[in-house]
Amino acid sequence: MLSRKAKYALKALMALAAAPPGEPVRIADLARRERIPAKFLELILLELRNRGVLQSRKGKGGGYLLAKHPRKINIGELVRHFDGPLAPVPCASQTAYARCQDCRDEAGCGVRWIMKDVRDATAKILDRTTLSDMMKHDAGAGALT
Amino acid sequence: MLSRKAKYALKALMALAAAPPGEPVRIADLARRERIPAKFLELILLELRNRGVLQSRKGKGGGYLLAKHPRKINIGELVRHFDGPLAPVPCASQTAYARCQDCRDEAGCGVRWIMKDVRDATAKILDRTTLSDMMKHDAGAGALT
DNA sequence: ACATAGTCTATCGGCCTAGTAGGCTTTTCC
DNA sequence: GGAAAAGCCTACTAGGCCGATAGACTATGT
Repeated sequence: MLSRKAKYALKALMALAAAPPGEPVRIADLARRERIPAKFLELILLELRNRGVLQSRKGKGGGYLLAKHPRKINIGELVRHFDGPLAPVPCASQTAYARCQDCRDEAGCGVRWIMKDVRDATAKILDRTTLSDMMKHDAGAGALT
Repeated sequence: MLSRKAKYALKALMALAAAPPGEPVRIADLARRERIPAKFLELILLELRNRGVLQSRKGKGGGYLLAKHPRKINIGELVRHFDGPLAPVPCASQTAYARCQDCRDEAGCGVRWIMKDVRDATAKILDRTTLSDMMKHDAGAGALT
């Protein structure tokens, strides 16, 4: 399940990418437009900024801007940041492998086998999709320009 | 993330499928072999029985048995039963669709678009895999016979 | 009758998610 | 220089769910 935080982040990023380039967008405006609790969104944008995805400007006329081109912003990376590894089971994760403590023979584990398939399929999709790709299928982001 | 409950269920089912046919396996034995808390496993097996996946026999010499052939036991169905819909977002679910309350234009939602892809890929894998398939990749289930 | 083994309901602690509060810092503009 | 605007940051909390446990009840075989 995608957390609300991750979902809000994706929506906010699309809105930011659709905004006139170079012009910061205020948290309050973004929150209203995307129907996200403002204070919660604040936290999310802060995380994105500390990750290097966003830039910010303080004071009057300030707000948030993308720090990279939408084509350079990867969805898989974002989802992992907010929701952790994609794999349904830690022993099937590529980026955050962890042994199952109750598992004897990991190499011969049927559950791991199928969950590795699921993780690979998910990763294939999310790691190959960028913010730019996602916007092409979003009416809100397109309509904003 | 796959819940422990679902994982335990899959492991228990593999063990049951690998046991001599017609001979019930006791909860306690299954729990010991698969390293699952016995009382917790009890709950899981009960659910599987009420779902029609398992059969049970009470009293001495009792225990659990598969109610169907492993080839007729579908992994997707099991995962959904324990962990709910496969889709990362309710509006992308096929079997348990639910509208997002904060979403205006669902058809033109970028998040939904990509998550539908993820859901389809996951469903394709899990719905086409049976207990029998999974066992082929499990050393424990094979070694038990 | 007694032991065995599944059935069922209730409960609990801990953690995580979603969200809130409030004070601090930086920047702009008059 | 000071007020207002806006982001920065830490702390906190309510609620829900997950993993697990307890214990009493029921059916079955010998």
